[in-house]
Amino acid sequence: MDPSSASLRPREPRRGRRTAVTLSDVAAAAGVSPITVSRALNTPETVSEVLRGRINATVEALGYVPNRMAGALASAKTRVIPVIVPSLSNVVFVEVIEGIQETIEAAGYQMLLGSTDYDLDREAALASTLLGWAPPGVLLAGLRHLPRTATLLKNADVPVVEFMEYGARCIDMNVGLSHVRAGAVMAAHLLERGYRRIGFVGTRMRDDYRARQRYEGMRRHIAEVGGASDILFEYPWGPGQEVGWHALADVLAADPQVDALFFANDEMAVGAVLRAQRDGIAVPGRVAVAGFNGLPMSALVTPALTTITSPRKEIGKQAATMLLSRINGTPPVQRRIDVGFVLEARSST
Amino acid sequence: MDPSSASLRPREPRRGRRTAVTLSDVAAAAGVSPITVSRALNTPETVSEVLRGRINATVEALGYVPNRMAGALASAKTRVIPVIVPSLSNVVFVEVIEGIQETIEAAGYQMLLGSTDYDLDREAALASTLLGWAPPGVLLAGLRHLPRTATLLKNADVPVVEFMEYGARCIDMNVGLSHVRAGAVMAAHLLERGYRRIGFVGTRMRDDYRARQRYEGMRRHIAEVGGASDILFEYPWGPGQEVGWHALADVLAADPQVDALFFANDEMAVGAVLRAQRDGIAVPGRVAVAGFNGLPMSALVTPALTTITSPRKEIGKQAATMLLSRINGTPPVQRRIDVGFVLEARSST
DNA sequence: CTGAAAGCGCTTACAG
DNA sequence: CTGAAAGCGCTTACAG
Repeated sequence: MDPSSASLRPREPRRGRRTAVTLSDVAAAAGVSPITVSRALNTPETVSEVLRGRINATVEALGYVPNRMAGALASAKTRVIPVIVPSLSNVVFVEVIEGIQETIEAAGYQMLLGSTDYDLDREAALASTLLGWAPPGVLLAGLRHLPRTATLLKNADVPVVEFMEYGARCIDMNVGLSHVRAGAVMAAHLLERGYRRIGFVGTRMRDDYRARQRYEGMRRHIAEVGGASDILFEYPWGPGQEVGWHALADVLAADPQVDALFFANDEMAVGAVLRAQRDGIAVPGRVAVAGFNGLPMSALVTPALTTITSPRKEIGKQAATMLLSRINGTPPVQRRIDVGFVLEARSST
Repeated sequence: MDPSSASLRPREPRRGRRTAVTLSDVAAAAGVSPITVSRALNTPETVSEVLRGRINATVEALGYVPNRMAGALASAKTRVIPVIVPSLSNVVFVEVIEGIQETIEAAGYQMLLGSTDYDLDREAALASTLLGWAPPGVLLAGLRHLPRTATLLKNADVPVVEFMEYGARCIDMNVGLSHVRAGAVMAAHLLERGYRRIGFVGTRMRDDYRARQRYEGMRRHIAEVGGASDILFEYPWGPGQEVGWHALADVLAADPQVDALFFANDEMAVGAVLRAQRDGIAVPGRVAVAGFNGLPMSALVTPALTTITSPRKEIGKQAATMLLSRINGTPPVQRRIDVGFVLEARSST
């Protein structure tokens, strides 16, 4: 017996491997080389019309679906962009995401969505995993991250846009609005209308630092102007409307001096208005109510809700546009964009 | 001159390639073979404690991030599961997605989210692209797809769960509820309370066939029972509350006989209730209002809204669980699950 | 316009 | 417990 025969025995195909149609299968069936098939698919104009037709027909006939991983590995290019947000159950992030999705899909990219549930450790883990897909860029919410997340992203050497709030220090690029200023503007509005004991109602204030920034902005403004006081109410997390619904009654019982409430978002503020309606509490007579975000619903309750509108979809579009221009080698016009906000003074204050 | 010298010249590195830290770099730095590094990372128990420690330290020191594409290509395994939904701006899908995310992340998988905007052509394109990432399974909303989408998914030879509605024919596995029955149940409720001219208000009824199924269920039930009539109102798409807000007044003007309205979802129904409040239209005295989904908000308006609660997060969890069990080789207990629904009869009807 | 060779960064058997 | 060889399915230069 030839002792080398064992090593000449053909190997078993790797276990569990799916026998999908491959580029070479198409090439063989069409009577061309694999590379020509690759070109017919990726840069059709570089292949003669005859071959192109034959190849496309074969692709159809065999139901060939290119393996993106092989392609991405060989070309060192992916068209999948990770987007990291704290939460999907908050409409605000969903609208930003829609802006991102529209923009990057139009440019032929896809979105890989990750949600951190407001946990910075999860954010770090997500960033690490997602970078393993060698993305052309990264979009993530917020300017506050763990040091190792920032290091990871800087080392990755890809464009990064941090969106949602606008601030002085960012990893690479930034688009959003100043939540501190938003809080101050709302405080100014409430003071101007004569309210003197102003409460801020939020949930998860430890993690939701943007809400905390709005509170800070409000607090500082009130302190600077003088003649009025503020108070912070933190509520356990729950569906916005339910939180607002319960908070209204509890707050008025706990601190009867309160004459205005600035809620962390419109959902909560709407819940408060609905509760006031049911219990016959006069808004703004007994207590003024204000929200944040400018959701359509805020205009429909009675009384219509005073709120601050943030251009959420616009934030998403701008973030994606900045990222894409950097991916394509043309630096964006600005590295940091303040999209601003609008105070909608309505009848609830 | 040696004419062969040209071909001996070392090649340039491929253009654009990022010089990231690679598995071999770690191996060289740690003084072991690449495969040992791979094992230390993926199956730590198969590597001696000494080497494991040295390798982990080197990984840290070099900031190594494994290239998932190379890994996936070599092992023919990905841990990214595509999830295809019609829309992200509908809370309902977001809650299903949250259920999916929680479940698959706990099992070490990630979600690749695609939104079709209720367009079946986009769905087909998405399915094709996402299958190119050789996923271990696919989750998609709905039972209605283009023939080529179904073919694609069947040929891919991976487990597939269609979620949202429950029905007789599915590609592979199915979890959801019967929207036809939900419509019939609501019709029965409205008839029982004495309403005789029942309107259904929806948007995008051509694409949102689940809403259409609810209308069909309602219509047929009314026809079967007799003594009452139905009418369908279709409204241009927009934010739910705004649509309901406008619809209420328009419908009552267009068809004054209408004494009950079943809206395609709670947002619209809430909008209608808010409009009724503002304009002093008695609900349910002048017109009864019902919604669908059982959002928290439905219980907070005055009058509280009659609606049908669907277990959305549960649908996501079940869908993910079924998929995972098939991925792991253990067929799920059931291939089709009807999660049911609950009628919440409240004071708006 | 078309193709043969090399390589992307990993993992899988197989062998010690 | 550790390693040398082969291969996953593509694309990139280079050469005709």
